[in-house]
Amino acid sequence: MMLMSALPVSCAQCPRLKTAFYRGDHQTLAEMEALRTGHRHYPAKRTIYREGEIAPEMLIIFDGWAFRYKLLPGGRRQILSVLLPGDPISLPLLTIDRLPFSVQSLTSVTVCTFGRGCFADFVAGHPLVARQAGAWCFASQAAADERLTDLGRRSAYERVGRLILELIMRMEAKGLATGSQMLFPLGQTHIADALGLTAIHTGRVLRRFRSDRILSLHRGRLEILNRAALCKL
Amino acid sequence: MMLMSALPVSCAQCPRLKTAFYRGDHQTLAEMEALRTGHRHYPAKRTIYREGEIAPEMLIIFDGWAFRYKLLPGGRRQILSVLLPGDPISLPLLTIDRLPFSVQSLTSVTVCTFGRGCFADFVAGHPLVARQAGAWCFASQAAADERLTDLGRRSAYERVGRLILELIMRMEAKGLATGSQMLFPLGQTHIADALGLTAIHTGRVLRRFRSDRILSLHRGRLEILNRAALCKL
DNA sequence: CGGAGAGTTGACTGTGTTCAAGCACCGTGG
DNA sequence: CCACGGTGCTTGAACACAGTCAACTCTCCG
Repeated sequence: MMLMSALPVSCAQCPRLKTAFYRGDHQTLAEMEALRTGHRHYPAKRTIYREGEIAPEMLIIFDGWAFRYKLLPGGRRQILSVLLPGDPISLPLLTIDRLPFSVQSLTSVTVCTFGRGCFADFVAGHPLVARQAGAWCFASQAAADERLTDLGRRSAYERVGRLILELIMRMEAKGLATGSQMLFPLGQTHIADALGLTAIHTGRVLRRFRSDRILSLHRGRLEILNRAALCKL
Repeated sequence: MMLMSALPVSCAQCPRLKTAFYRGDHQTLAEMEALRTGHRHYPAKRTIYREGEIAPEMLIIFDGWAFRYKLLPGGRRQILSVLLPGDPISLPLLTIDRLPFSVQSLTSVTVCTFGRGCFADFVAGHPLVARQAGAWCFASQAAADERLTDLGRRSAYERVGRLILELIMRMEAKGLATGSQMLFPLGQTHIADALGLTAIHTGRVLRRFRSDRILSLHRGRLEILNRAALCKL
């Protein structure tokens, strides 16, 4: 992972931004940079945003892994999505001022912060940016539909395989993973809470993946042994 | 339900549009009407759109109930969301030309059709429309997050209750339901496919709701017996 | 060395599934 | 008016996938 010392980087040259939220020209990115109010650093396992709080800033992940989640009575937790470098945390803040979910860091995380009001003006004033914000929104809705289909109609084995494959592919698309090994900071508890399973059962499923010689996940390291078999799920 | 003979209605006076997609001024609505290429009528239980086909038109539901769904190998089906009058079927068509899901009518349905390209231009040219399209997109993402939480971390009883309550409230917000009784065209099979259950088990859950004197669903008619208890789920 | 957190194991339980048969309702046609 | 067939809902018994609980291990880290 990139070290914090690498910041500040100008948005126009930001290697993250281009992989997710906006892939446009340098001039627009330079204008965007004028809206940036700073950046912040969180250690691993810290709450970045708590559901229902007023959020004065738009956040974009510069480095590290995080996740969106909801807490329910009885200690139940549902992880809604995993956030990777380049992902905006809170586009809905363009139209509302409180988010219906919480956000927590998985690794140590660096976020870039933007003023909420002027960010909204920026998006409204640049049709191309607005279009890409729309595209991002639709893509994440399509991802939510896939996850919904996983929870509703696929087995635990399929769910775990597909979640891991999705994350590998997203990391590769950003140029943050290449070989058959990568850092994978989701623990069994996180995978379970993302897929509607228990941590114990997730452990059994992972063991089966290992004995099937498809993948091995151990202490934050993921190794793909048979990618073709994984893609077939 | 409004009869087909009520069409054509000008968008500026459309009682549906204001309840969901766009709540703006008359002039903008009049411009929108110029983009409308017509309307179409489907009987109940017909496929309106099949996943992966090229979609040359944007559709907005004028009257009737429909749903978005995905089909999986082995005859499995996941219903992604229920579409009510006023809901746009396919906003993602603003940025892509094929949808990753299918759409089917539940009752007889009337849809208004708009040219895809000029609709995109219309949205891009009207910041307020773009903003409301964004708001709609974020709202449906929040709804998807809720449903995900249902499937992942709530019991069958809670899921069924919350789905029914959500639909009642959406209908009321549109002024299409008022009393303690309403038409409810989702069958047990549909509820099951929306919530990741089997139709048989859904039947047992509905029976329990009836014996708990909370609600009764029978032959397309829904009656709410104890709304407070339903809201508590 | 000791403690905390994450992961593992095994036995048991339970929610929800599966399969097959039967029933009720409803539109159709004689 | 009634027989017919289809669809959707109901019932019951057996089963399975995944959950629960409690004890144990491992590794990291102070």
